Amino acid sequence: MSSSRRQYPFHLIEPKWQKNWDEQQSFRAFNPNEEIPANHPFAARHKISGKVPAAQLPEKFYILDMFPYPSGAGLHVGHPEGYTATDILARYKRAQGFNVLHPMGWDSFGLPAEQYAVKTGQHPRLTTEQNIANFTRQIKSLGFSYDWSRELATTNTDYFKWTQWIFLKLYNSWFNPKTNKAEPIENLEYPTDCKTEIEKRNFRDSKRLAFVTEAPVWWCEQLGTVLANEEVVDGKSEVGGFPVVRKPMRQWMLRITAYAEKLLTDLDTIDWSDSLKEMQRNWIGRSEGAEVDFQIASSGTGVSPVCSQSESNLETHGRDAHATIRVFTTRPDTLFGATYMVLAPEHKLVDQITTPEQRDAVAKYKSEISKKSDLERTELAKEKTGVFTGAFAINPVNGEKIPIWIADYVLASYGTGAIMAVPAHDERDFEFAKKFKLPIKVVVLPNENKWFAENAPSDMKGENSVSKFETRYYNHPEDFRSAFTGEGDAGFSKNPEISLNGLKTSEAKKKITDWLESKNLGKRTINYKLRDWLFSRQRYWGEPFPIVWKKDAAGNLYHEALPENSLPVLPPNLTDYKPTATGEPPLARAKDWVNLPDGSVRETNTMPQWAGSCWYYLRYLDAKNNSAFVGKDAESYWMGSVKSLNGEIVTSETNSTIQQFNNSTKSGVDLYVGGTEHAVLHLLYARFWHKVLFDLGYVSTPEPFFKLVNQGLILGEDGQKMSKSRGNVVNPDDVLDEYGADAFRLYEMFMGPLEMVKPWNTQGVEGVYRFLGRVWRLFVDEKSETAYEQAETTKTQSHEELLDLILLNGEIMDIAATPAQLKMLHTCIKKVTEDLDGLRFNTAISAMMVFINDAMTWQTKPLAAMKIFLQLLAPFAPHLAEELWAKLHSTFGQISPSLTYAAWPKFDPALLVESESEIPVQVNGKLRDVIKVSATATQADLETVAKNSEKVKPFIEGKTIKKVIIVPKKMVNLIVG
RNA sequence: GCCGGUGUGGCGAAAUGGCAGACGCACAGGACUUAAAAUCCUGGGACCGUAAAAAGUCGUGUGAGUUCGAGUCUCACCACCGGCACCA
Repeated sequence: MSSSRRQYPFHLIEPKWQKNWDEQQSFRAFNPNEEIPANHPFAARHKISGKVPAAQLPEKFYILDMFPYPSGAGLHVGHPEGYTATDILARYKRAQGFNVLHPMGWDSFGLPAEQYAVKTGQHPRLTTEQNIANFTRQIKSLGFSYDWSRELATTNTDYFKWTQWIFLKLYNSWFNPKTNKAEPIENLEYPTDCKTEIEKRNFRDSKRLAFVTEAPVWWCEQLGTVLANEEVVDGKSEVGGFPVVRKPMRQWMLRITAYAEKLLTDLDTIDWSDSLKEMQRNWIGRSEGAEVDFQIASSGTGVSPVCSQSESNLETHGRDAHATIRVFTTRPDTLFGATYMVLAPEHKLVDQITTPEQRDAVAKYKSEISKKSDLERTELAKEKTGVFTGAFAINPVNGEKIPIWIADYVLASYGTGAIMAVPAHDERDFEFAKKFKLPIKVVVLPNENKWFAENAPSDMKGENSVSKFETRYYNHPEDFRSAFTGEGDAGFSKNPEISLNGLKTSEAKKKITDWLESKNLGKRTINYKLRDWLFSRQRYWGEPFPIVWKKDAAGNLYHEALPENSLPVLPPNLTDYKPTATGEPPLARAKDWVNLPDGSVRETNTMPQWAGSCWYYLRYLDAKNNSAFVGKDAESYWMGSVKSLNGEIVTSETNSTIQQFNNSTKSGVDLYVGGTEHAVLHLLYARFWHKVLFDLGYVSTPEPFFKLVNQGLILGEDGQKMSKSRGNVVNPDDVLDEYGADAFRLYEMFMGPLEMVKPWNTQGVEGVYRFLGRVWRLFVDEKSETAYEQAETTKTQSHEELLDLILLNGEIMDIAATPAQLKMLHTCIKKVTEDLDGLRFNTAISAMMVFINDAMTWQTKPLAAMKIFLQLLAPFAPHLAEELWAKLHSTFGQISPSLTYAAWPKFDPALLVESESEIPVQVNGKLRDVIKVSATATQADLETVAKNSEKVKPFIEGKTIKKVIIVPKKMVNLIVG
């Protein structure tokens, strides 16, 4: 407890109103056709009750927080930042007349509970439940207006039943490139050479959106599980920072790559920050280019087919696949400059093309590479390494024989795992060619001097002839500092059939690609950095897969989905949560669970934590539905696009970032607030699942989150990120004890713009706390407060009784406000309203402070003005506002008993008009005076008054006035010579 | 290296191209108090002035530019934060 005196009895007020809201179910959001009790304030506000269809409900507003992982450490001050912002808007939108959906739940599968279980044997569910209870207590103590009736946890069986159900939809779907969407697997057309049931099954399994593959994956020894690409950061696990290694394993994958293009282009239809969209764009990593086939020149090595239809969605270009290496390039215009090829060390043709003389060297290189961690492989400024295979390829445009190398700077997992090297026009190839003395052939010339000036060899300093530079660059490109990778004019690029010479890069790209396609040597291709999503984990505390494994007559293992009526698939009870001695996932310990009576065997992997968070925003819409993951009516009402506003709803046409976008595209969650750390994990995965569900007809919008805002990180008082080791962590419980929830909420919003990074400052909390104290003292009677304080020390009365001892300030009277008071009030209404629309909470709070500072000086406080002020304050400091509102109600009677549903005040522009205004007068742009003129003053009046100002005169006397600039109601500027 | 963001008092920050620093913190002085805390009032960009004022000059990371006028627009830099990074 603070040594200083409490500003106001928030310790009584806050629990009182939290209890009241809970009992009244004040923040229940009503679904279409759900019974709305006649005595609910929502019913009274909208004059509806009973079962109301969607068309007769008020317009919806779905405002969502990223649900937290309930960690053992409890809430940190960063959580309430986003939660407060959404809560303020939820309350504001409710007051405006929207049907507001504002839910909260728990992303409760997670590693810490499992690790605790491994260590202690305590079931992770128990740990999770304890943590949820603590988080619930903390979040409820902040007075957020969540509809708790929709609370969910991803670990609840009636939740993950539907996570498993969606997995079955993914499993039983494929992406049809012809319709460009996911379709049921039953619609799959089989190629003519798929005849037997086994062939068909293999083909089908290779097309599913959830599929099994044996591929190199990130294995984390310390965590005992594989991880997705997105969970690996700088060669370490994102959780814990443990090393990860590439390891081939049989794993479940989700075919997110099929949605790469949609995930990219649909970013244009949603209102997210540029930086976030850019992160997703970069992660998806689209590049346009061409695939080109290079024939292998060396003979004698039997090369087997590269493609089999079931594994690859690439088609052969119509040439003999037996003797070609396919490369991907974004610069087909530089094909004439390709002087060697490079394969990734893991490329499957490496062993087959390597000549006997080079076999040892290649084997040695490959083994060195395989031992390196990924961190070492991607080290910055690392020297290029590589080995010649002894084999050669034929450059298809000029027939030149070029050597084939292997090097780890070519990645097996991107493109075709092989490149044509054009050292003159690619920085990496340039470095490699210089190191291994490979030829560098210039085929693009820079068409401006700048590049030459920056990269020319030192002995050419002072030269200024472009042609000399060009000659030197062509003959000795290795003398230049770097490769020319920009766009320019093609040169030295012709064969008897085609010439690119003189063409701009973009034209040359098009011409050569057309030619390659016409000759069946290559084709246009788009590549993405995005990889399929590794979807299995070797863990206990996750959703089990609804999958069993069987053996066919030939002894081949294959997988099969369990029927929907077998859901949920519950995890078995274990006493030991470690992986088995043979490295199998912990679920494999439960032999009775794994082995089914019919001889089939359960999948023992579990889903990653991201699974549950991919669709929780849909479950909120209809959280108790037992027969569907979400009901149709609820889904289309809450996620549907905007409908025309009903008359009561006040929206600011200007400055509303929420309404910037075309209403026809506005759909899904209206506002989603959370941290930026989920930019390429949760937010990409959820969009992917949503698009699959959309394609399959289960949801009505292509995107889940229309507007998304990232709250900025809160740093410690020392300006460093908060951490235990620094000892600068601020515990929300302590802040609440000392200043109360309202002050805490207000401070988090007053610190600065929501999206900015900002340091915590406890004295700043004191500041807003004092402001709330001033509000309190403005409304209550000082003497009665003294009486209450004395009564409190005796501790014989209940909290409610104690609060009732405090009376309303006698200066508050039901009288008309003066014009000045009205102007003050309406300025405040306007500012708060517009700032809420623009999510500018900090300046909205300052506007209220300005109002209060002024109202403190009023002799009498007009009831109507004080009432409206409380409405403005309510979204920010709801407990205090409700308490004071109730006092107004008990004294004056005619006030609506429900502040939550009282209609948001409108400002009257007529009251803001100034009768007299102060106009700055400048001479040559410098401020010399401020003149007072009436609002009706003409421009000529303004000029006369300005010129006659005593302060202005010395600056214009004896000079000619060349020009007079008058901005009506703004300023006067006299230009003198 | 590439992409995105941010640079304004001692600090957090405000400013449709039009009086830079609203609001808050910290600080200083005063009132109340035996005293302190709390509260209330007053003052705070820098420089130069002055007994105190008033004038005046400079000032939004740096340098140019557009404009009657730039924190705001344009160009080129610098610094910090975040993301990506041998993706052909």
